[in-house]
Amino acid sequence: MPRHEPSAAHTRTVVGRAPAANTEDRMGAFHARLKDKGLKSTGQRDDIARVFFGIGRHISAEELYAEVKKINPHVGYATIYRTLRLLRECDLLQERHFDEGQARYEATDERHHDHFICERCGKIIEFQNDSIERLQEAVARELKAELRRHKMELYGICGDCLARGER
Amino acid sequence: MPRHEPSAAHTRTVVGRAPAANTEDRMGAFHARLKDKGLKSTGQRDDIARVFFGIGRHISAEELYAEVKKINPHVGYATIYRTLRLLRECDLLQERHFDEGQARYEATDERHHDHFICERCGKIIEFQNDSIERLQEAVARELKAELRRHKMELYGICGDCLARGER
DNA sequence: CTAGTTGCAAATGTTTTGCACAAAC
DNA sequence: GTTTGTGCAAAACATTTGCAACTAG
Repeated sequence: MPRHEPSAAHTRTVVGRAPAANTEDRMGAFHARLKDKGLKSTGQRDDIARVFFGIGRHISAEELYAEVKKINPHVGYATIYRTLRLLRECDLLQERHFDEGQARYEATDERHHDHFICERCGKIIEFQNDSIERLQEAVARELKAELRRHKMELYGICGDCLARGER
Repeated sequence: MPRHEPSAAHTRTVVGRAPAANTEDRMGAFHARLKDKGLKSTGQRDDIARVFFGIGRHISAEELYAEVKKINPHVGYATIYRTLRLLRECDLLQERHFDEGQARYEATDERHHDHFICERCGKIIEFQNDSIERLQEAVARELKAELRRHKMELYGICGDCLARGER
């Protein structure tokens, strides 16, 4: 559930996440995109995609592999990676590289957002701040450059960890 | 040479780079930090650090290895990586992970800055925008979180490539 | 039937490490 | 003379790929 917080002049930060399209809607979109591309729907692809859409956010390939194994022990790592790439090519997922060795994946959201990553508990909080987005465009204009995309990640200690008082 | 560009209300973007501390100053700092830590100065460390400080910015380990080989063909890859880590531990370099497989390294600058990366020519432009920094702090406050560091990279087509008109 | 898909194992690319030898302090 | 550093080759790690067998359309 998104929630608005009052904030400093000209700033509005939205924290949280709109109710996501449900898993079956996304599965339908996946099947449609596959058909468009002349590719096949298979049991493995369905299992992987359904687990991915159902499980939520910021999952790693390793975690996804473990989850998929529970319902279909036969799938291999290669198929996980190939299906993740396919979902990306269908614009149904986004790949993120936070400060770890491995990539994390999230279902594409209608809304663009950036991330706050807690360095203590690892929690990833999504937020949206239009003022920052506008300033990024302004920077690009000053460079006479064309801005296509950006990456912004804030790292620190989340409110819960601070409240828990563990230093 | 830093240069100021006029910009939209409340925004000031600084592009470019202050005259860097010179190589010998940085070498002196390196030797001092090594002594503090009870570590040794060696020919290899000096060769690697001097090449790194002299060569400028955003170099990869591979490029640094090639450059160092020119003046000291005997050094190994492992020593490059070990010296890069050491320089990081001495706060004399920063490691960056842009959208490539390999890390890039830059000498620590007195000024914090972020990067614009041209997706066509690969050029990396540094900039500084205090308004964005303030808004990042504001986001953290709204999350009741403590902001420790951030990563912001803008990707697009740089002014030179646009002017060159290649689409 | 046939193009597309899978699992496995092997390859990849970057970075790290174990270890015997060498060099600083 | 210890302690720390080095080079090499091998390991680690996340991800990709070749290939023969398989399966959806």
